[in-house]
Amino acid sequence: MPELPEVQTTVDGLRHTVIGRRIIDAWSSYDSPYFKGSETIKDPVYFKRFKKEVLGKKIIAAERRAKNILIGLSGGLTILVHMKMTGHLLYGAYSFDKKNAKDPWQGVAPAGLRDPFNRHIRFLLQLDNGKSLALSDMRKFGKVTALLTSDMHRSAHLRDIGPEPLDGSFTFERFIERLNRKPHGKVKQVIMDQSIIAGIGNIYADESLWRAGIHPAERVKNITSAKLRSLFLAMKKVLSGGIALGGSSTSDYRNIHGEMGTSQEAHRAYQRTGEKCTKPRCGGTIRRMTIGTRGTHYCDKHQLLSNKR
DNA sequence: ACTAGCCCCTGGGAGC
DNA sequence: TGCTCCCAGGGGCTAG
Repeated sequence: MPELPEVQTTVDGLRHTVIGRRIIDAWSSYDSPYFKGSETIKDPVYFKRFKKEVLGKKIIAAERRAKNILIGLSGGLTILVHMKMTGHLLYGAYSFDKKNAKDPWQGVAPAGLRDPFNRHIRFLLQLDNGKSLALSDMRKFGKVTALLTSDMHRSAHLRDIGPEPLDGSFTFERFIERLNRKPHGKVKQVIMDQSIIAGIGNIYADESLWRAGIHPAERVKNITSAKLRSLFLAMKKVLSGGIALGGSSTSDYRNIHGEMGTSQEAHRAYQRTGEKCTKPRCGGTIRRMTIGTRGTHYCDKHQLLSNKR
C-alpha cells in the first residue's frame, strides 16, 4: 500500500515525466452513489467541473504532502491524488476508448499493462505528447480532486496533517512533542495517525518498531526516552531506505513506469509471520496480531511489552 | 473533544 | 473446477 516512500517515488517519477506537459483530455470511470455530492471525481457531476477546470492547463509542479500527491497546474490549480490502498499513477502510452469505459486502452497494451495490477485504470489525463497519466486503482479507494494552489494546505484534505518525518526541521524534540499528544495511545496507532506524523502507514510502522525494539501495542507514556530515540532514528532510516529502494510492492504498488519497487525485500517484520527474526542473535519469531483493525507484525523476543520485561 | 468501529471496494486465497 | 466466504486496510464519518 502506498505510504510515504511509495508516494515520494511516484512524485519523483512525475517530476521526470509530466512537468511541462499540457492536459488535453480527462476521463474517469469512477461513479459511486456513496460519494454523490462530494468534491471528488467519484461524483460524476463534480468530475465534469473538474475536467473543465484542468483542460488546457500545463503541469508545472509535483510534490508530496503525507500520502497525498499534489500536481501543480498553470492557472493556480492543483490536482490532489490520494492513492489510498491500491492506487498508483502510471505514465505511458495509455489511452482510453470513449465508447467503452471498461477497456481504457486501445490497440496493443503498453508494457505496463501486462502486469494485472496495472490494468485497473479508473482515471486518466491525456497529455499533449501522446502519452497519458493514468490512475490504476483496483479497489476504488483512491481520491482525486482539484484545489486552489494558493490555499490547498488550508483545505480539509491537508490542514490537519502533522509534520513530515524526513524534513530537517523534524527533530527528536519535535517528535516527542507530537507523540505526547496521545500519551495513552498504542505507539503503532499514534505514529500512524496522520495528524501526529505524516506519511507512515502499516508497513513502515511495523518496520520502524521492529528496528527500535518496541512492542506495537506499548503505550506511548510507558516507553523510555532511549527507546523513543531509537524509534525516531528507525523511522527516518526505514522511510528513507524505502525511497532508496523505489518503494514497497508487497501487493499492488508500482512506480510511474508500472514497475515494482524492491523495498519489500528489506522488510524484517511486515508480512513475515512465522519467520525467524533476522535481528542478529535474537532467535525470536515474527508474530501477527491485530491493533485497531490493522494486521500487525512484531518479534516475540525483542519487542516486548514493558510489563512483561 | 475524544475514540471505537463501520464503511467505501475488489481480487485473491481458503475451504469444500 | 467452481462455488461461497472472508480478509486486506487508509481515512472519512458517525455514534457513543
